[in-house]
Amino acid sequence: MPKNKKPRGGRPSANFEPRYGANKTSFHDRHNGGRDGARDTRDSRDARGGRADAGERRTPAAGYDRRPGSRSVGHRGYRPAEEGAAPKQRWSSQERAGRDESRGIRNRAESGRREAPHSRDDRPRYNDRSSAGFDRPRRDDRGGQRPTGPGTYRDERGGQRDERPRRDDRGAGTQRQGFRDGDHRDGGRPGRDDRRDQRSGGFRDDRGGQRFNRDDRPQRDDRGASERPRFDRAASERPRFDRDDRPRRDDRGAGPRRDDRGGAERSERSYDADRARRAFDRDRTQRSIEGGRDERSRPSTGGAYRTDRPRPLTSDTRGRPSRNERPSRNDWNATSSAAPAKKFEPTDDVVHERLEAKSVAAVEVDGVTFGDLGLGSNIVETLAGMGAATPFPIQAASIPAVLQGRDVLARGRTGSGKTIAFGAPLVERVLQSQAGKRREFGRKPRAIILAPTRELALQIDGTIQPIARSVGLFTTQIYGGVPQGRQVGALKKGVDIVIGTPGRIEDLINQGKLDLSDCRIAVLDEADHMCELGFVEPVQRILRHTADGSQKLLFSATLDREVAALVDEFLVDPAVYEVAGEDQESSTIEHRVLVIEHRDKADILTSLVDRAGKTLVFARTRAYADMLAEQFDDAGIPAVSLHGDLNQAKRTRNLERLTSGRVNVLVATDVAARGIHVDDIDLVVQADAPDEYKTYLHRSGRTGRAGRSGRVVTLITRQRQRRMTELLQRAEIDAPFENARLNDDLIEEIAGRMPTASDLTA
DNA sequence: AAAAAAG
Repeated sequence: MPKNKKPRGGRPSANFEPRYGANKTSFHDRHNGGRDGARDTRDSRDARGGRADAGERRTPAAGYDRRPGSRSVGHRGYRPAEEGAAPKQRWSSQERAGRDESRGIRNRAESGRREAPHSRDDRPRYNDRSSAGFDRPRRDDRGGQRPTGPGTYRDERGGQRDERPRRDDRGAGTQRQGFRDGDHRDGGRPGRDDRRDQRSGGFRDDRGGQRFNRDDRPQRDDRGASERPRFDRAASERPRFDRDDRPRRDDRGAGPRRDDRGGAERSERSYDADRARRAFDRDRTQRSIEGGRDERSRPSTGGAYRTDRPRPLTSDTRGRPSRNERPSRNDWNATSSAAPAKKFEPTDDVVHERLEAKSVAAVEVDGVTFGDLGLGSNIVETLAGMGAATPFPIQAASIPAVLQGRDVLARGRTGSGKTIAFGAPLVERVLQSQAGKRREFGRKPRAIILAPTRELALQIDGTIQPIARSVGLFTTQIYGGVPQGRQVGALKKGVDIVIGTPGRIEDLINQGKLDLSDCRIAVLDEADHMCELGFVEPVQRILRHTADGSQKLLFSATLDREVAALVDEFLVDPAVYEVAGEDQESSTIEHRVLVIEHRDKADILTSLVDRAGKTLVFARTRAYADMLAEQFDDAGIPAVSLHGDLNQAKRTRNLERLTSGRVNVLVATDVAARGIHVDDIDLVVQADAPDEYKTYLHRSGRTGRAGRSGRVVTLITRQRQRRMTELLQRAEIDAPFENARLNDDLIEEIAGRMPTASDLTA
């Protein structure tokens, strides 16, 4: 659907699949052949880890001279299919050789379509069409996957049978072991394979990330209660250097101080909020009128009609970023916390109008344990095994509310423990809801978790699955880009918690293969993102399939009124939480903006990523991401890319290459902006500045984890300065703008090849 | 512009 952006054969993996029209459209073939060839260069290089043959393969034309089938149908030199016979056999042996390779296993996940019979028939032709050497690597991918298919199924059944009885044994304390255990036995369990693959690299780090969050903890503890931008600004008491002066926050963290602020702040904030809100309303009203709509006139409780809100709301936000985005952030805080603000709510649709937001400070949850919050001992022990010994603020706040069955909105910045905040109580709820019941074969899922990207879905499952397993519940991942067979198989056997992305989930619902009618809990991670244009509608449709009155949990680091549409339609008297003191000064991220000449950009980028640590580069488009990765590679800096033009196997693989350290540079689109956890990224480079402050916050949140220092560099041209300034304001980030030229020491310093200014002063 | 579904 919208996924296909390319004129033809737009699927991400199209270049690795036989052309359906191979014998029909010569133009098509030539066209794609060329383009894919370029991409393939990267891939095959990836596969072999060397650049040497990339050059050869880059000129597939060489192969055309000798290979009979290499010409497409319309070509004079085209020869029909029979000639594929010989190559086919030869290829098969290649395939046999290749499929034993372990990397074949890794790619099993995406093998589905390639296993289709007609695909096989096409293969020889396909092979011949391109130069032989060029194609082989892909073959291996494919070949490697095929044989695992049946085996997978067997494993799946076997594993499942094994699994069930054993679950009971897996009591407290053995979480780790049980997990690892399950890992192996469980290979065929849907998603398990994928996860195991991931686990070899990428997604272990994600759980590790959780552990790191633990390390983070002290910092958050240090933070005082709800700090408002306004307060911070006014607080000249806090000199700038205080930013690094963590301990100081200790002092002010404790009760009295916070309470003081609570009082004083509140009124101030409300006032701010009202102003902001009114501005917001004004804008929106205007817009509605402009748009010929009169939604504003609807009463605030107007439920059903609200569904079409997201569109105007979103476009409004986009249309007037500078007016709306920042205010909306404030609003979120403000509305939620300020009852007195009511008099300023003339009309209707303030999202959090009837919500009482609670700002949770770490000090409030000191000494509280997960057990205190109402989680069962198995879950508590599992969490401990994952490194989550005691709850983070956002967890302490939301877990009891979730267990009470309330709808919850929660905002906590990246790495603040949101996944466990909804995951652990969700598991507990599901467990309680079926207490005493037998886990039936083919039971319907009881809970669903939606994420905006596949990687994030995988990652969430990586956190939740061990928790679920510890109490004998099953999770499965439902996302696109991989054959659906295994996912459907899992659903047939019965899973308790579904984690996935909207597209495939809706697809399976429509196919009648996923029944959410018994789904009592629905979670939206990155909820604000899921409410953006193009996302929100599938999400709404999916949520409507869940059980009546199902509990809804909305989480995001940048939760704001963009979720209004969903809140209005789906949430009932939600509890709203945020974590206190999440401002730049409590962050370990250093932000800088380099103002450069456009002609220097490429070289500066190369210079920036030519460094020891892991670097994540964000590009605006897929093509540019690819280009940059190749550019870095050509410069001798191993780099891979991550974006939606890659098939899922490559997405996974390339991400894994970064996490495993096989490369130090990953160039990604915003697919990696949210939720992707890789340890040790100490530099985020924004080759293209983001358009939205939220994007900035999420991208930069990929670094500075674990209390380590992280650095974010954004490259802009002079023309962009103003926009960038505004964006940073909205993000509430202070960053120096520095002019930089190609061989400036500045770049050396940022890349870490020179001591930084702070190093010198230290 | 990106993301999210294709036997």
